Amino acid sequence: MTDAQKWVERFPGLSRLEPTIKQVLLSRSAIIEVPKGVTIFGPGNSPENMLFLLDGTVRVQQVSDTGHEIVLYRIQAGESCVLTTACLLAFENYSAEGISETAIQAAAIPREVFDQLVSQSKSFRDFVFAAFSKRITDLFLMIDEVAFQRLDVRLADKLLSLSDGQDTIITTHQKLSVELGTAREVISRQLQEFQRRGWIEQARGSVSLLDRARLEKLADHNS
Amino acid sequence: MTDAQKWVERFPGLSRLEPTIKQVLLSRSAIIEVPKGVTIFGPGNSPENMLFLLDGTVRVQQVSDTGHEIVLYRIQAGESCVLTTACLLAFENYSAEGISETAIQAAAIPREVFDQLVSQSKSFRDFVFAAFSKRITDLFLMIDEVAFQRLDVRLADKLLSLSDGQDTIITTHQKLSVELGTAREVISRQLQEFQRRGWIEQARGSVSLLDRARLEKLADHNS
DNA sequence: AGTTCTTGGTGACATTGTCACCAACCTGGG
DNA sequence: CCCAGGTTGGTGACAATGTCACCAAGAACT
Repeated sequence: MTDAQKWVERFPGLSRLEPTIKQVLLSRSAIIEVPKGVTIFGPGNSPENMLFLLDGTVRVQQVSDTGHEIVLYRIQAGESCVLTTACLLAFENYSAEGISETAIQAAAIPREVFDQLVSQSKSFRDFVFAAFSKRITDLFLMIDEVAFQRLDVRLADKLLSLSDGQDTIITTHQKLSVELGTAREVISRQLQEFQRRGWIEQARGSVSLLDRARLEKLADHNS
Repeated sequence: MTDAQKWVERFPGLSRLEPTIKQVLLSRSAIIEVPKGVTIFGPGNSPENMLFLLDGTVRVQQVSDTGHEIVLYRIQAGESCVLTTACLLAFENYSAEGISETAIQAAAIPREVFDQLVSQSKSFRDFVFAAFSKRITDLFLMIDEVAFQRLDVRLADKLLSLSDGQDTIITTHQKLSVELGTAREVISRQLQEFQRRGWIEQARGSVSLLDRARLEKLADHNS
């Protein structure tokens, strides 16, 4: 068995499953690979399978009927798409879409296998309900931030989380505005202010963090 | 068997369950009544049971650490609290709370019975996952509205949905501001503008809708 | 009548969103 | 090489919304 085929062990919530359940997951799943930038699910494109993300990142975002876009959340390696997939199956006419932000590797399991596992395994049920619960509470937090948090605080926070250890973020003002659900001009002004304070440095298509401590202080202070 | 004890038939998603499953729901549930204005679940108060709301309304809202409040959604008769309850059990430190907006009547089932039903009945699974999915897609819509919709549109929409057929809404500017996650002053100004246009009439503690058609046009136009 | 709380009004100002427009840069084709 | 068109970012004016401080009228209670 290859490394990818032992994928169940890589999921914190799945590694404690009963051995027979793990065996079902492994034997009835297919490892798939998707290149960067592909719309994995979206309007008019609901997948047949539920995905468990082994490597890479999926960005879930939404386009408003006013033309505005906003990033809702990301699915990282070790997480599953069950909730988003389930939502798609339940409501075809929703407006969210999932895009591979990097090349990704995932384990795909058919819906009926998913249903069978939910029925047979208490551990698997707990895993699924925990995923749903985490998603809903995260959405509560996001509503709170969008409604009440100042934009400079949200931008500092987003820069830090996008940097992921690196000091330079490859992105554009436009993409940052979609992250926060605001307008490009607003991002440009805020970044100018951060640059004026010496916290960041800008180049075309990238932002470099010069003073993480100050950014963290701003991001944490009122959060 | 009293009327309240046949409650399963009143749930669109439950009435199609297998008879044996219905029997478990009926026999293992307790009918409870809660007066208006009680915090049913909230920080430091996660209930032991999952509730199926037979009569009344539960308002779910959130208090930000900045002191701001916003109404997230309502649970109406015929809906269940499973998702919110599940969230509470999973994450004790969340900030949302559920308050009885009217006197309510509900069927309470213990967690282990819920788990047993999810395991045994495909129909019940479908009901539960549909409830989760509906909630998540509704939250997506709410994020879109909070982030991108103009306040006059949101207020017109909220007035219409709160009116519920009546022409006079008993509420205060303060309560309306919590509904939309904004400030009281903003509500006061918008209501003044609506009044100036002759769409509504205000009194202390109430708002009367004079021109539903215009309000609907504003609410629908960009939604 | 007097006190206190609730409800709503107001003006000044800060923050954020929108619009129109421009300049610099990049890319691909002739 | 030069040019055309797309991308990226900057700017100013203005509109919409949020914040703050304060006030006034009504309601509730003694």
